[in-house]
Amino acid sequence: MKPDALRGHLDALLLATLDGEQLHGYAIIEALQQGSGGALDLPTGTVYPALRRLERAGHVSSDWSTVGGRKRRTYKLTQAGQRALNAERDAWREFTTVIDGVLGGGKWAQS
Amino acid sequence: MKPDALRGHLDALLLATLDGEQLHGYAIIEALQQGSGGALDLPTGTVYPALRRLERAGHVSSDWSTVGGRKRRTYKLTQAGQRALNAERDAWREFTTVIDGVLGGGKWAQS
DNA sequence: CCTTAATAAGTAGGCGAGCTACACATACCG
DNA sequence: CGGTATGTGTAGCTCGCCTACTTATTAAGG
Repeated sequence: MKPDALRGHLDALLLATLDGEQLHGYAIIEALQQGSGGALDLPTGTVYPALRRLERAGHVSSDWSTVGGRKRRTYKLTQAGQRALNAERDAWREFTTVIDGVLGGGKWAQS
Repeated sequence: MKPDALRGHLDALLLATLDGEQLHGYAIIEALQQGSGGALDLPTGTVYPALRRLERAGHVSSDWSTVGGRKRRTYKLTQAGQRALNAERDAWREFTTVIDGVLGGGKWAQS
């Protein structure tokens, strides 16, 4: 999958990954890898800044913990984040509907 | 719809619009507007450079004509463009499958 | 003991697709 | 003659994501 296709959908992916369970950054990357069947392999340089951006935006909150001597910053959705996720899901649905309409478009559509 | 969501899908839209009919740039923009119910309103600064890029890549070819005193550059798909369109449609399908999987993901999936 | 790999978090800098804001030209309508 | 619609095009910027790197701890292998 070409990497720039993600543009504008990264927030949705991160919020969705945190929906229902709190994870730290590294685990989020692994969850996305597994949840996508290996198609999504986001570099840390993409995920960590995105998480901090989401935190600044108030969509997630984080807490530090130490597990096995290693420090983890665990993220969870805020209420605003939950709302943002719903909005992202709606936007995604609208987006795919529009593109599907054009890509499937008119001509040979009835069948 | 946020504009950067288009990233990486513009070529697919343009190729799909030219699938089965040849159009000039301005008409492509209008066709996309109507075909998307107004959701897509691409500026000329996006479409014209993209068309030239597609032509350089050999995916479309163009011919000048004059209609009512105005010059038009009419584009049509090449065979390579048709193949590229098929590839784009496949890539789109894969892309949506992956994102849908994450966004719909696991937890509450088995309704 | 030392090296390597895995886990974990982070930043600096760059790239590049698409957008903004123009410029240019003709036709048509009032 | 001025404004709007049609039609094509470019220069330059923005900003989200990626590349490449740094730091640190633990566990395993030799």
